[in-house]
Amino acid sequence: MTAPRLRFAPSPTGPLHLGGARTAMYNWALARALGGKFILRIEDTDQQRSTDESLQIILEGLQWLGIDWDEGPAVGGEPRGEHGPYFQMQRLDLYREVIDQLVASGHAYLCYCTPERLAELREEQKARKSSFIGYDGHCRDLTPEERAAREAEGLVPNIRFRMPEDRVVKVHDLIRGEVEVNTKQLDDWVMMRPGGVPLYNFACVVDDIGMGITHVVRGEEHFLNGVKQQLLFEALGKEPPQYAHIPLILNQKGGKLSKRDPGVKSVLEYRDLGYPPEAVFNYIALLGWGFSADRDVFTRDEMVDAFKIASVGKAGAKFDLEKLHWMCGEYVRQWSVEQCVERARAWLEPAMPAGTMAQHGAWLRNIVACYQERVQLLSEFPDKVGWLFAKDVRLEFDAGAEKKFNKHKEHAAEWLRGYADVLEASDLPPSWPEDRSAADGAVLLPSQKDAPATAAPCDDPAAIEAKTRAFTEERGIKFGHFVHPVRAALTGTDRGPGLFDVVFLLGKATAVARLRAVADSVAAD
RNA sequence: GCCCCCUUCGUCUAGUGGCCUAGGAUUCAUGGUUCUCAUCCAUGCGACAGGGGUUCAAAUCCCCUAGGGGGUACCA
Repeated sequence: MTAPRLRFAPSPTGPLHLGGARTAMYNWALARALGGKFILRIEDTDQQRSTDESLQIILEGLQWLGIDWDEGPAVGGEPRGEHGPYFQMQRLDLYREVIDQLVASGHAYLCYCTPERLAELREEQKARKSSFIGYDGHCRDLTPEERAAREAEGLVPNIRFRMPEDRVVKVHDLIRGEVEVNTKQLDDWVMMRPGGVPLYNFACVVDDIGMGITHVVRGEEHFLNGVKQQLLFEALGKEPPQYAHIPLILNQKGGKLSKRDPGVKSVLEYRDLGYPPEAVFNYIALLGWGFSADRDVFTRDEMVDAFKIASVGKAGAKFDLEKLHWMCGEYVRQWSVEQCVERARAWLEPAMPAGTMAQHGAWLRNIVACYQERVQLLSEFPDKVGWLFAKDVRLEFDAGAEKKFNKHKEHAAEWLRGYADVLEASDLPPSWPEDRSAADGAVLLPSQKDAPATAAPCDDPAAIEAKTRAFTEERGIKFGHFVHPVRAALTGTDRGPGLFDVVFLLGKATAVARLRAVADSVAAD
């Protein structure tokens, strides 16, 4: 048995979208599952639309998702693999060779029809509601004299495949099963443009042969191309690869996924929006395939172990942004705090004064730890931690904070002032930007109730809580009421980490100042 | 127009004739934990597109209808 070889063959005419990424992934996963090779081939024969920029974006997108290739274009170093070149525009000689052979054998012929005639033909067919729309074989049986006459006119021919007429082709598709297609549906398709540049179906076959491709997984829009290609393999006396045509990803309305659909972006945009790549990978794997009856979250290795192309569904799947977001949260929570800090670094850095990350590593670790289970996208970090770095002493309240604060407004000034005094008398950590590494090094947040007492050089959250509760009891304040205006004053919002973690992270000077500032502003009303 | 494919909770899916009063995940709702939010836990709402067959028995097999998707390029 020949070694399994699969390929993803994008054309660099635009960014890598989710559908393409999923196709690449299924090829990749099947190659890995079969112990074969995964090849990346660039189909750049559409010179009008192919750009190097698109190529780079596709390469980057695949790498971001962790879809690596054994053979294909270079990333940094040398091109990989011995079946190259992996760019079709660098393989023109190979196509020429095969086309000459096919013309000689009669499987292909020269066609001198102009684009204008073809357009008219199509119009005419549509107008009379013809059941067949396509090339009419006008140049199929030109005599040498007729050909010479057209050459003399200066017409440059393209080359068409001579389709067998009225033949039922049996196709075995790994996903669809056995399908019969009558060649009446297909016309004599163009293999090569007048300039010698091949078209998709032709180049694809030549390369699949040249690269020893054994399985082809691609979108179902290629199903009929598979039939054309199968016939070409036959004409060439070669065994075609096994085909698997996967259904398309649909938008919320059930239509074809397009760039204009909300929430649908190119792979790199998801990266730039802060989606963890593992989550995107995991989520799109699920669009048309199930890992198991009771689990949706799995690693790449687990996918490779479980992946069977035959178990990919035949129906198109709708893209559901909400589930993707849930999946993102799953991954963020799965990380260790240290991993989370690493992932969040690029997002946090620009949101903080220069040097903060380097000089306050322990503090930052604690900040990230407090938000790890409250975040789905990495991009949420900067906003969430903004209150810690705010320059204003009197923070602006958001709607939730405003509402909860107003509930206790009559007592607020008194409570806040009293609490500020308590905190001032306590042994809290210093406030950023002072060095608070000793405190943060000793106390790991988020603090938990049953965590052992720390050997902190200052009050830890548990100690702060004890003092706070003592204060509210002494004053006869309901603890549940007290908490809200305090949180508002300290963070400007009504949500976030536990209040004593908040106080700990803020440190003495800032916490006290914020409490008094709000107390003053209420008193001034 | 013609050809091909598809159709289980809103969404992703499990299910290949009896294990299905259809399972899981997500979303939503409710409750619990709690200083808020989030997490976590529990509970609930929620589907076999419709109609005919075949069979002792059908989500599972067949047919029709409807709806959806794809193709029908000198794009890939």
